[in-house]
Amino acid sequence: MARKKLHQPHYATATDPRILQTRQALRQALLDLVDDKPLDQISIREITAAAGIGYNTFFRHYTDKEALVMAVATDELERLIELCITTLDATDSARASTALCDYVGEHDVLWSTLLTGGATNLLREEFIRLLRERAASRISATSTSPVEIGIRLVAVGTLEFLGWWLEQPRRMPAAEVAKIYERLVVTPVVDAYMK
Amino acid sequence: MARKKLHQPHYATATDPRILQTRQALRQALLDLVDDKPLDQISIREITAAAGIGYNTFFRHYTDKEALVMAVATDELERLIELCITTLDATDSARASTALCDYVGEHDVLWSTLLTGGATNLLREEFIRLLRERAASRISATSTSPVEIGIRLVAVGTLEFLGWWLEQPRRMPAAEVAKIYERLVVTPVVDAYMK
DNA sequence: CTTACTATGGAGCATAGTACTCCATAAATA
DNA sequence: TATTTATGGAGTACTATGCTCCATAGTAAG
Repeated sequence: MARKKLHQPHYATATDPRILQTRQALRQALLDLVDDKPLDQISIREITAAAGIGYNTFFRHYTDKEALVMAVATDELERLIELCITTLDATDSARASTALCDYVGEHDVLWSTLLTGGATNLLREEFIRLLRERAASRISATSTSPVEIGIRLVAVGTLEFLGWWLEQPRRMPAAEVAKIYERLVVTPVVDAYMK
Repeated sequence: MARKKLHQPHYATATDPRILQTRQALRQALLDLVDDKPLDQISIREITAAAGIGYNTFFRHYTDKEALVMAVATDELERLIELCITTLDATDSARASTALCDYVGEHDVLWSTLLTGGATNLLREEFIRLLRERAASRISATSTSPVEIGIRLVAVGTLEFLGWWLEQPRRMPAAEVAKIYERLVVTPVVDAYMK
């Protein structure tokens, strides 16, 4: 059984350059390591070693490995969510979804590791949370289907779709794959809630 | 880093009653324990203790905890897949999807633990694998969208949908929730591949 | 510049989980 | 009955986590 989490990270909000540098080093070290092996095979000691930072110091910033992953993922997800929202309520949905695929395709190394690095479930939860925050008010509550399930299906559908696309040996062009995304993931939910 | 897996489980196929009994005890113990806490907080020692079985014996049957979870999940998923397939190619899709929700609703304790017990990702992979095996041949390869993404979206959509439904405090009736399932998960893929 | 503050580094320790071995014993099959 | 074999139990090695103590070095305020 995993040991209990008893402590809280210090320095919740800080401007000390040492703090900022330490956190940046930890985040970068995680991104570097996750290129080589799945997340569950990366120990905190490894991360701190790669970052050139003391083992204890890790816990002064993050409660555990998951917290660090979430911090990294949240930053990256923010941009994805923006594009996702745009796609959901754009008049020109085709163009918006192409823009989304373009963005992910241009940051493919990062997103491949995020989507296939074993952090899938953390990413899923965070994606749902962020999408709920930003999209809930835009979705018609008068629909027969509850809002929550629409949000969730868009979130997991988007992640599954992007993960599938990025792991293709020969990737379809963004404009082409965006059509599939739109048809299978976006349109069903848009039709159900926004009409 | 988690230690390497160097060994293979013995007794791959066996009819010895001792083997069958040991495996059944391990599976039941896992199902019992997963009622109380998430999977990642359950150790192998705990499982073997609950099953009344020696710690070593575990490794004679399964390589690790994941292998046991997969063995249990596969058994349960078999039934779900059958209903899922039926829904996908039934003429009366509404009735078939209601039957699927009925089944899950009647085994809600089991499925709630499977869908929210932290085994989500393992379940997802196994669901996709089984659905691919059984559904691939039925899906039209002439479609513009690759078959694989359709299978994946149905799989993760179904799991997400069922997980959402089962964790509602006051659950909608199966017949009612099946309509939402059909509209948001099944129909989009069926329309894209089977028409 | 000096002083207080505080983030970091490093060593070390307790707990816990995994992977594995050896051997005696009990159960199954022939 | 004799042989095969699955199991139980004790024990070892290794690894990861959570945490403490204390000296040091970087930061910011006077």
